[in-house]
Order: sequence, then C-alpha cells, then structure tokens
Amino acid sequence: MASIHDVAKLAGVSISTVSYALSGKRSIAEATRIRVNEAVETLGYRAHAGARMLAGDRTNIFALTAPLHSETYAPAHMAFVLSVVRAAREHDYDVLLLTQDEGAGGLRRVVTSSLVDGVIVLDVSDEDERIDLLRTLDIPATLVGVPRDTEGLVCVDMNFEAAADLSLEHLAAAGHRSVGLIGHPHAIYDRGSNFPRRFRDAFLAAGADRGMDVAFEMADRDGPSVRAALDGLTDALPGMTGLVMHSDESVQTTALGILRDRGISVPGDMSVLSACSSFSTEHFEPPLDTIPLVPDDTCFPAVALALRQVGGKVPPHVELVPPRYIERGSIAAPVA
Amino acid sequence: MASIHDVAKLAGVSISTVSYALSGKRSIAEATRIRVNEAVETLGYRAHAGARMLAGDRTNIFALTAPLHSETYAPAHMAFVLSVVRAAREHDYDVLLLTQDEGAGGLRRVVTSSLVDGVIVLDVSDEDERIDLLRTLDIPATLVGVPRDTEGLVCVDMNFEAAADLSLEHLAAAGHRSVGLIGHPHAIYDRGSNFPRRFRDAFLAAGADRGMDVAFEMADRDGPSVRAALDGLTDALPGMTGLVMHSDESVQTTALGILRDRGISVPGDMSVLSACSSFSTEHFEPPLDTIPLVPDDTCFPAVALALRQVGGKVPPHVELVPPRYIERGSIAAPVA
DNA sequence: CCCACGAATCGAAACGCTTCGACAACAGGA
DNA sequence: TCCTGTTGTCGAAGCGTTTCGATTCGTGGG
Repeated sequence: MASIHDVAKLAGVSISTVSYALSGKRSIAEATRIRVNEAVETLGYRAHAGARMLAGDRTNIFALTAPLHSETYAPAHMAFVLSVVRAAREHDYDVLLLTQDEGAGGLRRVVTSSLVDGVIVLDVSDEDERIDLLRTLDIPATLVGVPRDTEGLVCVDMNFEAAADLSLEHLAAAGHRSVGLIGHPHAIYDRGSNFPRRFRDAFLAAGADRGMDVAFEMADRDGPSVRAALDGLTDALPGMTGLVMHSDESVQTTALGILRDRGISVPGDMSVLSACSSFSTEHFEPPLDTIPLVPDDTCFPAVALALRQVGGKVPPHVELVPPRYIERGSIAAPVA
Repeated sequence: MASIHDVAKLAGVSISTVSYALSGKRSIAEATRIRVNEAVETLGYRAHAGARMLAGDRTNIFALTAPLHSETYAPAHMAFVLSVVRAAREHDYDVLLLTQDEGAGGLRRVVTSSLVDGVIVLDVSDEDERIDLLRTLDIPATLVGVPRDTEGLVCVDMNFEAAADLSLEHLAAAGHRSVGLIGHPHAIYDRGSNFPRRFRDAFLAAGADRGMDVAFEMADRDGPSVRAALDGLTDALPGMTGLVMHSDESVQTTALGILRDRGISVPGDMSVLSACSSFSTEHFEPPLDTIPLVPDDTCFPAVALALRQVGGKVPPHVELVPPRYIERGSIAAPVA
C-alpha cells in the first residue's frame, strides 16, 4: 500500500505538505495541491487508519450497541441500524457493530482501547447496564431512546407522549369517547424497554385528561393472543369505537384480520390508528391512519449529536422529535 | 488513558517486557508476568487500537458487507449479521458494518485504509460489484453464498442443491410423485440473489431425476400473490400432493392459512415441508417438517476461513454445509 | 531601503505499540 | 575450567500519520 511518503516523493514535496494539502488545515499553493492530488490519484493512496488514529485523536468510528432480544421486532431493529450507519457515513464515520453477547463488556473494550470516538445506543431499556457504564466512561454517546433516569445523558427519541396524545386528539375530534390500545408483547414491557411503557402511560394519562374511556392490552405475536387482547379491550370498554395499535406489523395485520372475520368494518364500525409504527400501513387492508416512527428522524440527530460531542462539550439533554400524523381514511365518526 | 508506558513503570519493567508478557510471544518469568498483570488491572490498561494496528499488522476488525435490499427478509438478514458478529468475537475480532449505500466504494475505502483485516460478504448475488472488487483487492475474504463464478474466491454456504434433493427424497419416500415448490418474491430472483435460484434449479433437476412431476411458482408477501402461486402450482400439477416452501416466514404462514381456508388439511390432504428456513417452523399450525437454515452453520465457518486467510494463504474453494432434516409430522403418505 | 507580515513549505517530534537484536545471568556438558 | 545454550529482560528501531515550530520568500507600508 502506498504511504504518505510515496505521495510526497511523487509530488516532490514534504510529508507535512501532503498532510496539509489533504486536510486543508494550512494554506497550500494551488499548484502544489493539484500535484499532490494527482500523486494520490495515481498511487491510489489512502491514509492508514491506524496511523491516523494514533497521530490524530479521532478514529472516525462510532460504536453502535444494538442488543437484539428475541422479542425484538427484527425489521424495525434493522431499519434503525441501517439508519445509524447511513447517518454516520454522511459524516465520514464508520460503524462498529456491538451486540449484547458480551454484555456491556464490549462497549468497555472498544472505548478503553480508543477504537471508537463515540457510541450510539439503540433499544434503551430503563435499567440498562450500558448506561451506567457510559456515565463512568466519559465518552461521546447518544441514546436513541429515553431511559427513566437521563441524568448526564444525551438522548434523542420520538416524542411518544405527544404521539399518544395526538392519536387520541384525532379520535376525539372524530367524536370517539371510548378507545382501546393494543400494545407490544408482554416480554417487551417486562424487559423494561422504555418506549412502549412511555406510550402506554401517556395514552392512559391523555385519555383521563380528555375525559375519555381508555383501556390497554398487550398482545403477543400469535393469533390467540391478539384475539384475547381485543376481547380484553371490549370487555373493559363495552362501547369501544376506536382502536389504537402500538405494536409490530404482524400483530396489527392479525388484529385487522380478526376484525374482518368478526364482521367489524374499518372505519365503519371501528376507527383504527397505527401509532409509532416503523413500517408502512399503506398496504394494510384497509390502509391505516398512522403516526409514523421514522428511524432517520431520530438516528440522524443522534449521530449528529454524537459528532458534536466529539468536537466539544454538549450539555446532557433530551431531544424529542414531534410526531406527525398521516391520514389514510381509517378514522370516521362513530356510529351513533 | 493509561498507556503501556504507565504499566511498565508501575510494574518496574521495560515496555517490551510488558508487551511480551501480554502477548506471550516470548518467555517471561512467572513473577514478572504476575506483576505486569496486576499493573494492567489497577490501571485498567488496554492497548491503544490505533497503535496496535500501526505497529502490528493486524487490526482485529473484519468488515461485514451486508446490503439490505427492500425485498430482503429482515429477520433472516439480522440473524446472519448477528451470527457473523458472534463468530468474530469468538476470535477477538470486531465487526465493521458496511451497507450498500456507498456501493462497493465502502469496501474499497476500509480495505485500502487498512482498517480491516478481512471481509465477510453476505447476501451474494450472481453479478456483484463487491466480488470483482475483492478479486482485485487481494484481501482475506469469505463469501457467505456462492456466486455463479467462484474463480479465486473462498465461499461457504448451505448446500442448497443437496437440500432441494433431500426435500424431494423425503416426499418421494412417503410416496409422493407430484410436488410443487413455492419460492421467494420475484424481485429476489430478478436481483440475481444466488441461493433461491440454486434451490429452484436443483429442485427442478432433482424432480426430473427422480421421475417426479414438479413445478415452481414465486410468491410475494401479500395474500393474493401467495394464492396465485398455489393456484399456479395446482394448475401445473393437477395431482399435486406435496408442497415444498422455500420462502420467508410470512409467505409460509399465509400459505398455510390459505390451505386451511380451503379445507385442505396438512398432512392429510397435502404434505408440506419448509426448506432452508432461517426461522422456526415449530409454532406453525401445523408445525412443519423442515430443513433448517441455521446462520451459525455458515457464518462461523466463514469467519474461521477469513481468519485462516489472515494467517496465511488459503486456496480458493467452496465449502458447502450439508442439510439436516427435522421431522415434525407434516409429511404423510398421499391419499390414494 | 528596511521591517513586518502572510503565504508556502519543511523538518522533526510525538502518538503507543510490536518486534528485533543484544546482553546478562546462569545452567549443563566436555 | 571453558564453552554453549537457554531464559529473562532491555533498548531502540520502526509503523504512518498529524501537528508544531521554524524557515524562506515575496510584498506592501513607513
């Protein structure tokens, strides 16, 4: 592999000139810069990553810790991982993928060996060993998600509280007074994953605030569980006319199928809305109104924040992305 | 961060002694080794990754190029990515995740900057720009998958040809003579993804060899498409008594649902087998006989092979993992 | 005409590690 | 006793960058 030495020789300048010509950190004569660039081109030169890490104090690598629990919905997870990688690449950063097999140890390893400039944390749960570690490690880090205790942390997430309220706002505007919520599988709440809990709590609170009747059920990914969840809601809310689903795609598809089987039309007999879904509800039968959860909306800011921390200090804070509402005609006035 | 210097000082030895004590590349007195280890422990020392890359000639990082096409089935993809990461970690390697957004450019970048020791390639397609690049780059690389032209490449994959034959072998043993195959979405074949094509071709060839009547249909992920695929098969094979599914989970679930709706019982009226599935067919209704596609079966050997290439030369070759068959009672003798 | 200043360039130190060659100390064989 | 190995340790030479003075050469102001 050609080194900066070779480039310098070919361009007839010193090593430091090459370095400055490439980094632009000092002024270089236009003619020289051109000669250097030509030399780089003909030699196919690329700075040695290790040397750069050692001499500079940047590695241009972010660690991405993305535990994949068995209950995690893979397509959503994948979408977030990809989004982080794309965001990082826009700033010339690469991404080192850390899974949870080593526990938080992997994080400690890559940070203490100066392999990465910062950390992006996905799938945050309320009690997360990675978080305590990050607090002690003193390294640029952004969480995509909001744990219970955000002391000293930089977090970005969708505003699930606002999303929950927004979903009820739309249903209330259409005239609904009694609305059920189908959530994620039990295991996800048990694990302490933060966003389903936040959505649920905000939903119930917003319902109370608006004087609406609301109820909540969790649903696993199998038919009987979804059926039980729907039954649970109609038991709790005999006059239920609205249904919010904050769950993964398969559960929502299943639920729509069950409604159809039972002869309940959407939105004729029941208004349905898909909240904070990372997938498209356009091809559903029928397409659902949705408050989309777009990975880029949180991952790009997350990476940008990590980058700013690399540059200088960024005070700990929580950034919440406001929800958007997309109408697809699955909400109508309730039958009198 | 503590450096090797600090460790040496604390342990009262020279830098090189510390290095040798830790690497074990030269003999070191037991007492010294212990003192060094204690110093390492108290200082929380870890070798600086950049320095190690520069001085040694290993980075202990593999690049994982895993394009995610929109048609790709995310859970399977995720499982392979995780498997590669786990395999790499077992050899003290980290994984840098490359997506396809930069095209093959990302690969060139990390390789020419000596950021990685080798490359693992997932989701290989027949004409793949990454492959040509790898051939010119001369770097340890293992493909998980078998492209049409394997010249100069190291590849590992499930033996899809054997799997196709094995599926027909079991159906033939049960007495079936007319068997249909439901494959992946059209887009996957169009893209040149290699394994669905290999399975299909081998299936049709094995059927001919065995003197069976066979037919093939692709199915997209929506109900109508799956229905059309099933209809296509029964049109082509009026006496079809066996069905092999080589497709993702949702298509298989949908297909089973359609059979149920049509009053076709499994295995009473139709024997069904799920071939090369990366998911469990245990919870299906009914559970299906399967030839599992276990990511670890290919990813672990793939990483091991990449590692051996880092150590020395490994001749180009293709390793095929033999298929296993798991019975779950979804195959029975055809009704006379 | 001299001086100060900016632009362009260079040399060398530093980054933290690995590894090679030396060397001292000590053992065992002749 | 001398020589030959072996074992344990050290010093120093890189590895390929970045970056900090220092230096040279014009140029414009006084």
